Amino acid sequence: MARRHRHDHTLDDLPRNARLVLEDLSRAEGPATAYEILERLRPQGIAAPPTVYRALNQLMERGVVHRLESLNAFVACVHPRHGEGTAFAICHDCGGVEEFVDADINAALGALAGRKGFELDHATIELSVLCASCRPAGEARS
Amino acid sequence: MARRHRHDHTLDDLPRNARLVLEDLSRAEGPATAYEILERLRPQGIAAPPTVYRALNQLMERGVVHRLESLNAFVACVHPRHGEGTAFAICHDCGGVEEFVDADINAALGALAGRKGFELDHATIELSVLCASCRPAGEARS
DNA sequence: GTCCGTGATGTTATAACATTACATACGGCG
DNA sequence: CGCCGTATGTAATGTTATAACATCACGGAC
Repeated sequence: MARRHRHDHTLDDLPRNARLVLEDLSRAEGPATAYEILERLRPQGIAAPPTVYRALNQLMERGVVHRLESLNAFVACVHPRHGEGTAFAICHDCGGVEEFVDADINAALGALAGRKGFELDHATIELSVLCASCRPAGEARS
Repeated sequence: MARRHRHDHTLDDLPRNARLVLEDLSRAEGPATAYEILERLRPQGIAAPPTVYRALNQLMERGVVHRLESLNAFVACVHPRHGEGTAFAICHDCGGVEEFVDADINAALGALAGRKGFELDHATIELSVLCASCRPAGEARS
């Protein structure tokens, strides 16, 4: 296990700034905006927005960070690496984010694209929810 | 047909600014940012961002305008009014947007929410695609 | 008519998010 | 060494969105 496999870019052959940002996001346990990351990493020498955005772009290319469009924020990806079809449930009460991959949703999207003649590049799926722990106890099931 | 039905708020009992913005978006035949709308409506007396954002919010509450999170832009809604589950395909070549409602996707989302114990508030579904007319002729079907 | 509540509007300023443009540093390799 | 590609630093700017406050127009209660 000591040697790296050839195209094994899953981990920390990352540039310094990308690594700092990923570590910060991982510690965060939730979404963070670029400017929040910037403030937290000032002690580490990160001083300006482009530094953070560049790091985030590198991380997103590797699929280890995702952008939440509806929040203008970013999260570390928990799953090892699944091609496409990542979706997010965002609790509008506690702000928590749960990442998931749902075969049914992906199948429906694929079928839809085929039907319409679209070549699907990327799907943004973000659910605004009230999560189980934020729901008033004993509330109806929908 | 002269008299309005009681809760028939589908149309132009809208405030002036909201009506102006909706007309502009409808003419536009595509997404527009708030600032684009602002520039186009300056001749009509719209002078500042909050005016546009307020109008957009009123229109979104009525469901006649949608926000595209991945574009930070807005589109007029073509369908009369369907509860939730609206999704968008956005061509990254021509910028065109197609709005649609897909029963399978909505079913999958509902099932997912139930399984996880989430109360689903709103789903953001935006597909980045290459639309049929922008695809190189004779390209493979996926 | 006067008062008051409410929703819409107007305006200034600012917050929050993101990128452009350009300069510098550093490692690999001819 | 000299070149190149990637990463980095930094200032300025561009873009998107809201806060905060003042005013206006209308409708009902009195």
